[in-house]
Amino acid sequence: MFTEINKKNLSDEVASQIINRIMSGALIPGEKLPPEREVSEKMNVNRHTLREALRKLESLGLLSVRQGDGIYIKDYRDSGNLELLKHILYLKKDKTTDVFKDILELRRVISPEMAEKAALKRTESDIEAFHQILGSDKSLIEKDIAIHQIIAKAGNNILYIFILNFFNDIFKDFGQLYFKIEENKKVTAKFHIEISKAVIAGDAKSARKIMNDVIVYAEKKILNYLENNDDKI
Amino acid sequence: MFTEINKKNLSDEVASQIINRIMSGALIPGEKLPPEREVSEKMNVNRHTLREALRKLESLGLLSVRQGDGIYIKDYRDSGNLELLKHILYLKKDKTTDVFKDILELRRVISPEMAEKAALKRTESDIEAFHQILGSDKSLIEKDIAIHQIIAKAGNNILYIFILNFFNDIFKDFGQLYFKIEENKKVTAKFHIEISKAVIAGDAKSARKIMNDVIVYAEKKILNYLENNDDKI
DNA sequence: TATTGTTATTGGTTCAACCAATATACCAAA
DNA sequence: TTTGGTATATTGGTTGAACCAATAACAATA
Repeated sequence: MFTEINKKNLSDEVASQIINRIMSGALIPGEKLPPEREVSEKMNVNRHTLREALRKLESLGLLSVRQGDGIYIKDYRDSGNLELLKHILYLKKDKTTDVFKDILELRRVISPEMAEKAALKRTESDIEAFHQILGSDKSLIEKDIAIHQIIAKAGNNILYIFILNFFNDIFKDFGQLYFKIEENKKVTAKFHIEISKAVIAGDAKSARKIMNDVIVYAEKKILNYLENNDDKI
Repeated sequence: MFTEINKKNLSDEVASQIINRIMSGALIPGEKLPPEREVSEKMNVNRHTLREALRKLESLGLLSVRQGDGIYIKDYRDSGNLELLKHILYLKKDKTTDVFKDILELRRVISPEMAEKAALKRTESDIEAFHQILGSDKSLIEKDIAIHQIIAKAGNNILYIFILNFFNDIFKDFGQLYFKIEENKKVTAKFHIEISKAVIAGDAKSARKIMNDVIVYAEKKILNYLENNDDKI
């Protein structure tokens, strides 16, 4: 099928280039960058364009900018955030498998917790949301995202929602592959029914187990794919 | 004592103002903002200044900007990230307690996991790092941050490191208060010794329990402070 | 030596102009 | 009527130059 073309601003390209320099170690933490005027000239972009890139890098925790002083590289291990990880995934293809493993591991820790909390805290509107999505004619992948979102929301912890956004962002390209496999589709459809039932019933222990099982299942499939680097998930 | 002055760029102030409008519901997801030229004129700042603010808001997942089209408010529940939470904490004082509770809850889930993993994966250089920081003459609060960082690093999952950065960022102002109390200092000093020993020994079960205990202890103290809103932690 | 004032450097902001992508309205061909 | 093209207006993207404001570096002074 057709896949969206990824257009980029000049400032995003500038940002990517600098991220690469930092992640590859060409720019060392503590190091001072040349003045904006000089950097922009060397990169052959306008100073404003560079500045927009710098703002982005600042919010990724990669550098700090001080008026009258200069631009300093920060140690991303001290100040980096999850957003940065997305960029690492896109820019450093060789790290993809390692980072994916880390993300899957975190997901295995958090998702069951989310499900348990959802069963304990769900409200009438959450239950209504489950019924609505299960009865809808949306695609399996859309349903899957929706179900997880309802669970995160029902858990009533805003961090769960944001972390789920992160997972969704990371795995959105993967979903296509994963849901091509018939077995995975069956497992997922069954999961939707069971987790909904458990959360609606307020059965926290079951909700945790059901979530854990499906996460472990998917993790195994994804890891298998990553290690063999073929089209099977 | 004197407390650091929080200087802000104009563009950061512009960003804050827009974040407030979005979080307060004055700007609805899907809504289209007026053209940059118009917004900048109304806010009485230059278009470039506004644009730098927009870049920041974009990376927070609050809006999307499309050349030739316009600026659209996104639903932060679908696209917000943890960075956004920091801004919410600073800008929406009334939500502080709620968000703190959520953060503490997540920390209670993740930190013991980090400690367990650290005990399983620690290397010689991690052990060396423990000895070095324990033998140093740094302040208790500095040691505490360092110990947690060593544990996150030893766990060998880059997400642990970034999530710890997030926690540190959130609690950095709180540390001052927490470490004023004599009992908390004693508990923390004991924790440093015990967790180091467990991780170094590779005793994953103990490491998890030790971390869990201290996290639960601190959480109780902090919640107590938040609910009574006095200076005791 | 320590303090203070001066100057240079550097990021922050503004202004004005033009480029490029998108939407819109309209038209022509099938 | 529908489809595809074309012209135009709208809107974000980029550039250049100038000036403001904070900081650092240095010189002058006590």
